[in-house]
Amino acid sequence: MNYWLMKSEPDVFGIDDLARVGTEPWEGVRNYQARNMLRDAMAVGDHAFFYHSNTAQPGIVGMMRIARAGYPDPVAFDPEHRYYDPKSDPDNPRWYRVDVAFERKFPQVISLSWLKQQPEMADCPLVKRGNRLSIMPITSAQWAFVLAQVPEIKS
DNA sequence: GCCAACGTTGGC
DNA sequence: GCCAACGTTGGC
Repeated sequence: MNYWLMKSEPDVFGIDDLARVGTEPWEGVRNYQARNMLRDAMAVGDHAFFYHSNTAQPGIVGMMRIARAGYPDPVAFDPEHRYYDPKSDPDNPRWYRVDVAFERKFPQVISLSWLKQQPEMADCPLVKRGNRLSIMPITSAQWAFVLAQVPEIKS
């Protein structure tokens, strides 16, 4: 069982959108490091934090589950699509996505500014300067530490 | 293979 | 809106 953190801009697709639809393809990732995790490492049943980026209060807003392991991202093949990439084709797909399923929205945002102050999170790429990775692994210790901040799940 | 230019990410 | 940091592109 692995743990992940996945970023999305709430203006584009936020935790409330995921709560509404239930399950959603996590598409449009166009970074090789993140692609490798989508394609090779993420497994059905893994858990992931949903992170809101590029917003007034960036931070972790909930959690989800990987509902389908990595498969080629079809929007890369669609010339009309925003995430079209002519260098990706069905015979040799360059980009991958997974499907994620909503699990819960946290009662409050676990903010980036707070996370940055926690020694337990010091090794997480999220809090490192200049980090732009949109998908990253979370250790089981970090996962438990963050979840311990959510009152409803304590006990 | 180097590296400058460029585009993007994402916090602030 | 600004801009630092970073990844990618393409000329050489």
